[in-house]
Formats: sequence, C-alpha cells, structure tokens
Amino acid sequence: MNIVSTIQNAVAQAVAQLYNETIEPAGVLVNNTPPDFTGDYSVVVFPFVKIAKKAPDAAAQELGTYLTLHVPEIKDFNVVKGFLNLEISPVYWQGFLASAVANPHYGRLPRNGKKVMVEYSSPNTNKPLHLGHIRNILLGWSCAQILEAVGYEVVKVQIVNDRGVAICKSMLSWKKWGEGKTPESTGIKSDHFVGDWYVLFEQKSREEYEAWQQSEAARSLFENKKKPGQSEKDFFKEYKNKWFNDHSNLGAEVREMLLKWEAHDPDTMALWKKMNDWVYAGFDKTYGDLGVAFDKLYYESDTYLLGKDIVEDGLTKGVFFKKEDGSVWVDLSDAGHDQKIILRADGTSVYITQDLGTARMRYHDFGAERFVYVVADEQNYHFQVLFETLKRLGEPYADGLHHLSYGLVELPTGRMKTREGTVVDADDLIAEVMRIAADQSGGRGESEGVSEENKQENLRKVGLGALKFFIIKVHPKKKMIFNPEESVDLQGQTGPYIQYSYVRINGLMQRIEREGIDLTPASKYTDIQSQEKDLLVALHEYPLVVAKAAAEYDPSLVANYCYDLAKKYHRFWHDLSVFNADTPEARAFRLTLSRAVGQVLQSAMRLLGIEMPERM
RNA sequence: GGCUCCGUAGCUUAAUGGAUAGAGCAUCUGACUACGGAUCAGAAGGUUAGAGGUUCGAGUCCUCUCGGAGUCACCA
Repeated sequence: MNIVSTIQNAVAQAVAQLYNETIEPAGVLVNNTPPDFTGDYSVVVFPFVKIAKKAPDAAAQELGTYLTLHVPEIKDFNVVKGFLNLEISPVYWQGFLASAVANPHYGRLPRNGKKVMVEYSSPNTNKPLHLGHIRNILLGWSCAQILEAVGYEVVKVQIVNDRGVAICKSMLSWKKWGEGKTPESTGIKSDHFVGDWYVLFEQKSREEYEAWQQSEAARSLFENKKKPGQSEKDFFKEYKNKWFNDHSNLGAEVREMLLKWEAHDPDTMALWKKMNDWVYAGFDKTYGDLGVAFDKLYYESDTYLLGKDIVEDGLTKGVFFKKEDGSVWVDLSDAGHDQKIILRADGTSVYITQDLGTARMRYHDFGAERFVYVVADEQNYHFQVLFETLKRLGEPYADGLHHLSYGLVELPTGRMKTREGTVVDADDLIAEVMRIAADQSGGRGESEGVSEENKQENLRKVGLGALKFFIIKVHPKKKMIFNPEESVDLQGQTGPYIQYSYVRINGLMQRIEREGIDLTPASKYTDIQSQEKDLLVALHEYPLVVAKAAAEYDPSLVANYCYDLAKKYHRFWHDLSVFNADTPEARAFRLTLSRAVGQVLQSAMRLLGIEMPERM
C-alpha cells in the first residue's frame, strides 16, 4: 500500500481513538514536507483542531505520538506550527525501492476491463498539418497512453474531414490550373501539393472579388447596403461570403463540383479520391515522424449523413420539437443554452446532427463507455450542447463524454493566418527541431563508437523530445504562444534535460554489465542521504501522478513530474559519488536507485510519446 | 450585450484551500585533466491585474472592477 494512504488511514484511526470522531481517510491532507523541515510527509492538523478541542500543536503532538506507536513505517515525528512532520523509516524505503525496481510495470494499473475512445487530430484534407494540429496530436496521443496506463483499453480514432467546400476548392484549382502536375512530377510532399492548390484557389478568388468590387453592381450595392459610417473595405470584408455564394464564378463552379460529388459523379469522385490519397500519404509521413498512430479512421464522407435516426428518436422521446417550417430543434434554454437547430427545414444535416449520429455509431462499433474528444477550446459551446443533448436522449454512454479542450497555439503577433502566410507548418517545424538538435550536439558521448544510423536516431529522439516536451508541459487549457524566431530550447526545463539524466543512468547501467557489479549489498545501506530521499519520495509519487493525470486528462502533470524527477537526479549525481561511493553498500544502493529512476523516467516519458536516446 | 475561459518575475510557466508562491529562459558570479558540463551551485528578479468578502489559513473559493481571448451561424 502507498505510504500516503497508510498515513491517512492511521490518522483517521487515531482521530477515532483519541477524539471519538469518524473522519474520511481520503480527506486527510498529507503533503511532502518542505525542504527546510525535518521529515518526509506532513499531516495538516488544523482540520482536527475543533474535533480535538485542543490547540493545533497539542493535537499534533497527540496524533504524532499515536502514529509513531501504531504505524511501524513511521520512525519519528516533530511538530511545527500545526503541521505534523513524519519521518519514514529507512526499512520502508528499502522495501519500496526493491519492489519498484523489480516491477517493470511500476506506475501502471492492471486492466480494468473498460474501454475508452480518444478522438484526436481530425484534420481537413485540403491542406497539410500545422502547429495547432501538433498540439492536438500530442495531447491526444499522451492522453491515450495515460488512460491505457491506468487500465483502460484505449481506441484511438480520428475523424477525417474529407468532404465539403474546402477540398472541392483544391480539386477545382488543380483541375483548372494544374496542367496534370503531380506530387511526383514536382517533388513536393503530397499533402503540401494539395494545399498549394487550395492556396492558389484562394488567391484567384480574391483577385476575382477585387475585380468585382469595381463593377457597377458592386458600387451601387455598397452605396445602398452599407451601414452608417462603414468604410468600403469593411463592407466588402463582411460581404465576402455572400458574394462567394451569390456572385462569384469560381464559387459557382465549386458548388457545382460539390453537387456532382454528392451525386457520385464518376469523374468528380475519381479526382476527389486522387487528391485525398495524396493528402493521406503526406499525413502518414507526418504522423510517422511524430510517432503517433490510430486504431480506426472515420471519414466524414461516410458519416456526414448520419444522425437522421436520432432526430426521429428525439422527436419520439419529446426531447426535440418541430417548428412550423419543418426544421427540428432542441430547447436547452433551461440549461443556460438557447434553442439549437438539429435538422434544417429541407431535411439536411447541420454539424451537430452528424456528431450525434457519429457518437451513437461509435458506441455500437466499440462499446466504449467513455469518449474523449480532443478539440480546441473554440468549440467549447458546441460540445456542451452536444453532450447535453446526448444526455437528454438517454444515451448509455452520455456520462462518459469528455471534451479535452485546449487553447489555440498563437504566434507573438496573434493567431496563425493562412492568408498572411503565418501558419507554422508541422513538417517544417519537425525538420527545424531536428536541425537544432544536430547543431547543439557537440559533446563527446555521441561520437564514440556509435554508428551513423544510431547517431541520427538519437538526434531524432532529442529533437522531437524537445518539441514534444515544450508543447506538452503547458496545461492544455492555457493558450500557448509560440515564437518561431526563438528556437526550441534544449537546456533547462526541456525534454533533452530529462533525456540527459536518462543517458547518464544508461551509462551507469552499461558499466554494471561490463564490470559485473553485484547490487545485493544495496539492502544493507541505511544512511540514506537527503538527495537519495528526494529521489525515493519522487519515485514513490509516480503512480499517483499517473492516476491524477488520467483523472484530469492532463498530460502536463506527467511532463512536470518528469522534469522534477530528472532535476533531483542531476543534483544527486552532482552531490554524491555512485561508483566511487565510500562503501559497497552505498554504491549498490545508488546504482539500484539510479536504475529505478531510469525505468520511471522512460516509462513516464513514453506516456508523453517521448523516446529516450541511449546516448546524446 | 449574454455565456465561458484566461491574467503569477522582463519572457515561458508550476503550485488538492496549507508552512517563506516553485522552476526554466534571459542577466550577473562561480564549479570540469572527467561515474558525460545538454550538468551543478549562487545572485538578482513577485503587492499572484485591482478592490472587497468567506476561512485558523486564499494565487486557488465568492462578489465587483479592469485587461485579453473564445463563443453566442440553418459554417464545420
């Protein structure tokens, strides 16, 4: 049992014995003792002061005496200002270290027989992935790993937005101006190739719009429809969508293409498939570089008509209602939302219709009782409406829905904008961090007898480790500012800092092998130093961190834990000799401790999708 | 305007309602003839946006104000 729960239970027992009052063990607050005080764990006594009818320090004294007497793991205690500081016996720590180092699954929980589905990435197929997708992908991947670690069977999915106006723009653009070019003939990565035609379409469309604004019709429209004081520029900016639908030639062509697609016109379908396949090939490369994968792909072209049966269902159950024009609505005004449309008067779907249908389909596909949607926080409202609606429909999985909402990644100048060319491309960024890692590596370790192939592999791990850690260490909810001018750091609170502590340990482990060091004397070591104790306490905390990260869907907790553990190891390394320790017992103990730290670091970083290099 | 989220050192950030708000970057000092310096130690940097309140105790909870973002589409 975890020592923290042992203490909590013992305190509850003590309160019952001493003061004849029942308290919940989980409610007992046990903290790590701050560095300036003696002890390993501290119980906050203030909550029991009223029960004990004694001054805080007096109550703490009584509790401390009771605990020391009744809990064998507690060696001693002291009281400071209402805090009960407990010292844990070296025997306990010895036992803990031995069991942790022997358990390859330390920190992981056994299978719980439950399924959870994590949806992430979910790109559009008209352009390549960018920095925003990277944050989404890393959050989704690590969230999946963490849920897996606490016992769930995880199904990783993405819904590919492969249809609609956007991809039709790319298709039309290529058809009109592409002259039969291909990614192969141009040497451009295939998803970028498709994205380039989208950009060209937007450019041509803009030119058409600007020309149209000079026309007689446009002039008189502006004069007649402008709001008081509105400038010409603002007016036409606002009018753009309407123009595209009502006046644009390109717009008409795109709509025609979309209609053909919906009618399964063979030529259009062939073109659509060709361009999407190009995009998928490009995405696969990027996903591969990031080291992520999916168990199942959903395509919007298969799901966009789903949800009609739910509409009927909702009407029958009286959750939805029909307006005079035939459109279907749900009234969520008592939940603080408005009436939301579910189905248009002409019977066609809206965004939420599809999501309702997809949710039910997934439940039937996999039987998962929990769904995690990794989607940016601009869709918070949508998911509130979606979840509330599913709940009212009485869907069996409705209570297991979670929107893992994260803040957008912004540049120092604000949001990334395609039109201004400020979008940070995923592939460019990955290449950039690997280049930085190569530039910075200049130490001696990586050159000794390491093959060129392994060297490249290690550089890849370091570069990606830096990028991934940089993104994942920030709490998901926070908006993130990314400055492409300042390269991703490799020193300080970074992925490579953590990897480096692992590399140090790896060096020790290899030497153990080489020299055949016997680690059994470790158990005879009793004079545990503060640097060693810090590591033990941190290792001990690992399972709790994973559990909390899973409960809160927050990988940044694991990232910050990794940094904390690595920092403590670096200090340990600096302050104490391992191989040159004074006694064989100390040497064996420190090597064992190092091994445990290495195992936990590797395990925890794997939860973040970060690999450990052997050397760097 | 309604609703939601955010505001912590120059910058990036951490902190179950608990002890002196903890780190990193940048700045300045120090520590390697090697268990690997992508490291370590130290200095300096804070009215936790502001004002009230609850509490033995508030960065954290409540109210108001200020600042920023998102959203409130028969778009996805």
